[in-house]
Amino acid sequence: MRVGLTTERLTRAGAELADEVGFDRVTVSELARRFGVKVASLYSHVKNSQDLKTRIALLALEELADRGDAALAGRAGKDALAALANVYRDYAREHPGRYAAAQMRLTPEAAAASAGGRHARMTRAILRGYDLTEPDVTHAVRLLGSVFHGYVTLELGGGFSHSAPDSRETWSRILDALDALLRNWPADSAEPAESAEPADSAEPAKPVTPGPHGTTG
Amino acid sequence: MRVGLTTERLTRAGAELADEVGFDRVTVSELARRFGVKVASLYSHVKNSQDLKTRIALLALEELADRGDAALAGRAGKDALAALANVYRDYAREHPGRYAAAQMRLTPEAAAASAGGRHARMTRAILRGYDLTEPDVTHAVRLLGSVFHGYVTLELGGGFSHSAPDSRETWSRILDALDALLRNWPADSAEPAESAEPADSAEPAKPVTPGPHGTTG
DNA sequence: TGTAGTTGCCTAATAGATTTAGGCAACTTA
DNA sequence: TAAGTTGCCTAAATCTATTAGGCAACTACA
Repeated sequence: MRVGLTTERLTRAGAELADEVGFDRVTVSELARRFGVKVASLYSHVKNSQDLKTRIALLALEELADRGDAALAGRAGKDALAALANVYRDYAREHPGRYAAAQMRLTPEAAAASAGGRHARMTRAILRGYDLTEPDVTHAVRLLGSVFHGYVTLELGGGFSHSAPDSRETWSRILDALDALLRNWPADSAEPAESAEPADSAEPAKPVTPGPHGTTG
Repeated sequence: MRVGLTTERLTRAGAELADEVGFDRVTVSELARRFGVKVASLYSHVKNSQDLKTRIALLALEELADRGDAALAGRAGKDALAALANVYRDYAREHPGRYAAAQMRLTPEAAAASAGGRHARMTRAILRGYDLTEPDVTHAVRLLGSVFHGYVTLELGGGFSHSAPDSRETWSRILDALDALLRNWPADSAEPAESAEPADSAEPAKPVTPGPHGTTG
């Protein structure tokens, strides 16, 4: 019997599976079970387990970027900041498995083909509403990425639950704080130093985590 | 031949293995291979694979808390902030596998027995150098945890490498920014709202991620 | 409509990881 | 030195990942 497997359908089902049982428990075997086919059948559609997971990650990054674009449309300043921040938070809460997938390390090629760049561009767009110039814009992009990713991860991990004040209250206050900080970004206080970090040599091409916050554009 | 396995030695070797190949690739089999014994022999010392990983996580959390305590001794204000922040960043760079382990979800019992509480207390100690009162202290604890965890994770994932400005320059500017923000923490702008988040019922006891930033104390 | 070619899911098989049960030899203690 | 305990072993079951090769069900075209 033919159930009509395609790479597309496997990826979507894999994403749903991730949301249900956790991204790390997404397995080719379980997916086959869900489709009522034998495990080997999936290998005509995905190269291997890694390939499947990569596809789920790319799907999640696209979905997230689409939501971000929609949320940013017509907004600026703190409004835009909060809108994008909430996209990440809401997506992670609705789709924890997909969100985890989006944090996966990808090969540089896969990362380049991903929506990672869109995410960096969205954050930069927000910062146009604030009075920053390079390199402070990049510093701020990295700060926002860190806060969004860090907060969402910790909240999802259950670290903020069952204790006052409410997690969503904190989230709102953090957005206030970030807005205030960006409107009043402190000037560089350091005296110029001669930089000398050893440039890492050309090694076997390490995997990277492109997004949503892993690239600064 | 007896090689002298103990739970202690397995945990330490597991931590080293994690730093070498990544926490997710820590396996009972590989550990047995390294000790030159058969796999089944390890099961007298650790309950199972999960147990081994939990022990590695607890070890990492303790080590991290010890470093934090040492770094905070005799420091206050921004000095203390930077010192603790650098503990996390440096530890993650020196021991990526252990740091990943420290983010593992634990059962509520394991989390309670972990050094998670020490981490929360350290961050609160830093905030005594700033003029905050509850609930703003807790909001700030969560913000700091998010930034530390988020930045370190993204940096470790390779997201900030190979692009100007230098990642460590950004780190320094972020610490400046956090210090400025804490010295000038914005007041609550929201009008009082009637809260109504559905209290989650008593379910099978979900795992949590206690630390280093998952608990606000 | 019959037939050729392609595609999709199958069986079969190998290899590694996890985990349990039960055995024997090497340590410890008296 | 005998008795008891402990530590590592063999053996076996189960699960996941992956490859090779087969046959039946689709598609397309005469």
